[in-house]
Amino acid sequence: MPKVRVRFAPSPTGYVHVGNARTALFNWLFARHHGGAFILRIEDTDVERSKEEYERQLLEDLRWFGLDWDEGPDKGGPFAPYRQSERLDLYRRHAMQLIDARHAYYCFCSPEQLEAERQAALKAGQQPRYSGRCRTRPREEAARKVAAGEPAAIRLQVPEGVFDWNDLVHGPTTFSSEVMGDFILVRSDGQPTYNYSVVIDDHLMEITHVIRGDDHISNTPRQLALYQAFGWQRPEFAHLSTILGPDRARLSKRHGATSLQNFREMGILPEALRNYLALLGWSAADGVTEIFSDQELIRQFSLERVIKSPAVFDQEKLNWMNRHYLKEARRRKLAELSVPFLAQAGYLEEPADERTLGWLERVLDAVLKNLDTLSQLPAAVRLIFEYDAEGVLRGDETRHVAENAGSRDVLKALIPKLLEVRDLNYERFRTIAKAVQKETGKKGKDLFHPIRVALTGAISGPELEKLIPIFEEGSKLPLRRHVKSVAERLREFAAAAGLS
RNA sequence: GGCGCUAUCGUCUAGGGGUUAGGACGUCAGAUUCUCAAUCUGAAAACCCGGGUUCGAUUCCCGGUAGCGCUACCA
Repeated sequence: MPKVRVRFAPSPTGYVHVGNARTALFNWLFARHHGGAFILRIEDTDVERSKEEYERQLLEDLRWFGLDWDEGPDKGGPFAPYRQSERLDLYRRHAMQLIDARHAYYCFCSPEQLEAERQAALKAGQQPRYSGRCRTRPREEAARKVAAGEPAAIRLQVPEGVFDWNDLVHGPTTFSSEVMGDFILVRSDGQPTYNYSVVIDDHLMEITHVIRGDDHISNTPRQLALYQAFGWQRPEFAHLSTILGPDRARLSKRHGATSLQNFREMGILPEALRNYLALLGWSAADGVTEIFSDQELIRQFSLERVIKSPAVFDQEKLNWMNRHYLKEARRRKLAELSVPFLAQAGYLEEPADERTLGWLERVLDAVLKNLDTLSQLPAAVRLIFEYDAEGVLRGDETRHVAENAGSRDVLKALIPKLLEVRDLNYERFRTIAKAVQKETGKKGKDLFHPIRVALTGAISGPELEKLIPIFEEGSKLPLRRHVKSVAERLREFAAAAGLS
């Protein structure tokens, strides 16, 4: 069996949809599983849709996603170029070859004329397909018209019959030639159409397996007709199901985050997205395992276990997956990833220095389990950076806790003791808390809840054990937004609450 | 309209002629904690409908329905 060669062939639209990302991922997994090659090819023949700066963005998104390719526009390869816009000559040459072999012909029908015919057929309740009018025109006449500069498209003469293939996901699939008519290969402006260029490229690049979205199923017979006309061996085909939104319509921007860039900005980890997407349409042989390293994914991946039915994208489950990888990730790496989010909230300078990064690791350790995504970080650390004693006394929930008599007793006993301490740490805090417990008779909730409120301004949050060192260390750091120490907080609180 | 694809808990899925139809997310309840989470334990929750084939269909076949796709000088 020849070496496996697969490709991912996106249009550079500046937006990599998760559906496409999954297609890329499956191609990549398949290639890596078989020790084959994964090729990136840019389909930029649709001038309207393609912009040059989008290509850079596309490569960057794919790299962020964690895929690497063996051949592509940025790194070249034995079948270069990998940009369709640079392969125009190839398409033209092969089209001429087809014309010479009488498998294709020039068509001079105007788009208006064709559209009118199409509408008429539709109105009559008939299958709209090209009449084949130009098919019978003598070659000499056609050549003359072309030479005279008349605009002409090139159409494939599709033979009558049946086109079928054994889809690696869907099984045997059949289409009749009746549904397609003689379709266009090269537009009158010289640009190749998708169904044409894809065949030329896949053949010339020696692609062995075409793995793509199932919206291409209906295109496959056209491409088969082309392979047949050229007498080329065709690749295997595998069609992946569509990803839907919660309303079962094709997932689109109106459903929320759908592009790699969206997920990146949300603070979804690429490894989480990879793992989640791998599970959309594929499952492991044991039917149970869901958390996979890339190595395991590569080892276990097979097209036989890819499912045919469409899948609804579930942001909740992605969030769960992301939480898992957030907890798993190295703290240092997360600290670095967090900086942009915190800088944007106005808390930190970017880039952050070493000490700040070290401190951030502690912060992350305290708040991570409350996060779905990194974009939720600013809200989670709000109580670290923004302390406002007046606000505590104003807030409905906090005021209730801070102002009752029991709380005031606790805080009255606690604050002077705490303010005396140098280099406060949790040990010392704990000792003092015990003393206060003895003195006031309050314990557990009655003891700690008022302290929490006075210290953080919130009725819930991370463990005080973690917060106290964070406050103390943070207060010594030159951050854009100063973090108040325990002493600063308590002094402010005492003043605001009239406790001193 | 024509052609095609698809159909197991709300969602992602495993399974497959006889199963207590398995797992995960989410939901709910309990345990734990200074709180919220996290964690652990438990619960509720599914074979689209109608015909066949069969001793027996959720599974195989046919039809229907629904959703999606293609039907372009878009990709």
